[in-house]
Amino acid sequence: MDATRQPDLTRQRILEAGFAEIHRHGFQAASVANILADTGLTKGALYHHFPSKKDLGLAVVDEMVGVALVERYVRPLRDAAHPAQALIELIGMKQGISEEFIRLGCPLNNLMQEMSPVDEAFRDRLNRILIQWQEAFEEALRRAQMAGEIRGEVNCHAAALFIVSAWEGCTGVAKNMQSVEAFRACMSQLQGYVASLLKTS
Amino acid sequence: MDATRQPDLTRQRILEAGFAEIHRHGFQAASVANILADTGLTKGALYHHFPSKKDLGLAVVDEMVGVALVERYVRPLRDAAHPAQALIELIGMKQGISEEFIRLGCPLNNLMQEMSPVDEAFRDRLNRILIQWQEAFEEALRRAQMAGEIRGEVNCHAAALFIVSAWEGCTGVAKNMQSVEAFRACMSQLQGYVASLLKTS
DNA sequence: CGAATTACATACCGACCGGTATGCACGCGT
DNA sequence: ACGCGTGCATACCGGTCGGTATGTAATTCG
Repeated sequence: MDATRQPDLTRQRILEAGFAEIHRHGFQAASVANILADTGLTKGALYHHFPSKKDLGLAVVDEMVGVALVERYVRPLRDAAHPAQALIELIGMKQGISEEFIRLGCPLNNLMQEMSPVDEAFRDRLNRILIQWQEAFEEALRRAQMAGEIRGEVNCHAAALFIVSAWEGCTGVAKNMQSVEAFRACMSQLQGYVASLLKTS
Repeated sequence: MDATRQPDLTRQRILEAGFAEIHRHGFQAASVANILADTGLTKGALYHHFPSKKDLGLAVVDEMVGVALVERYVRPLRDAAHPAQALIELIGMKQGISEEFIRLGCPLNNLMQEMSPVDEAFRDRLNRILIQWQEAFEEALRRAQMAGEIRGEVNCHAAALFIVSAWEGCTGVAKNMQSVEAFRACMSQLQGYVASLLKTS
């Protein structure tokens, strides 16, 4: 019952504490000592499961950030019967935009801004996640276009890229302003953009 | 002629080298030693002109980032005879988007994402610059609205906030993708958004 | 049941980091 | 011309960083 020796659970705890620390301070400023303090573990444990701080960071990107994005955005859109409506609702969703999340910003965006010019491995992994996100939007737009809901001349690829960019921009600006209200106003404008792609029936 | 003892020029050199170092590595990862190596100066010089690394960073924000933004965006829009057209042209400008700038990203955006949750003084200064930028857009939109070029029901404040956000989002995503082409495509979509605010005469 | 491997804990290391105390030469005011 | 403050250079400090070498239980496997 005392649950001694559960290596994969230990690894998961390190990943979660690592994600929180990186979310708070960024990767470079993230302290291995803080992560260990949060988990109650020691360096031996961490460097047994991960060869280096960088490898831990990359694992956090793949197994925490990437997985969360797929669950929250990619899958719901893929399973949506009415993709255009689902996309607009997703942009306007009010769940999961706590003050804390506004303060700390989008983990994906934070890491992209910090690590892209600094480390190619990070850039590559983050870019894969970003493209996954963009493709989820693009697919939704294309399906809506097929269904005749979106105007035929709309460039779904470019529009999806813009939605992702504007989304990250909104979270970034809201983070600086520390204002959930600004975030809502900004995302509302993004909703308007998507609506402008629809056919004016 | 050897120009010994020019304190304000020395200060300016420190500011410029500090800006470059911060632009490359972010503020927290910026190394004072690197700045000194770039300028050929020593710690005595830097800490004579600036009480701390943080004060240097804040000075860089105010005197480099802030000033550049006013010169490039605020002033041109204020002096424009046709603000709506000027805004659209500004978004589509092709000057000053070198590969290097795409790789390193927008200095304002970089610092906002990194420092906003970490340091209130940084957040405050950066926010002032951001609001200055937003207000320049808002003023241009409002003038265009007065002139009858933009539809009356457009919320110029929210639209300006969105343009700033989307702009930063585009630079951020382009930075991660390391693609000037993606940046152009993204900004082109932003142009489309602004155009959608115009009256369809 | 013994041996080998896994899963950690402990102690320690060199490399930077920002910051400071001190020294000194130039230039300006009087 | 002389003194004093400004404008730097040099040397040094404590602290934190990521990383490693070693030790030692617990688990697994033959």
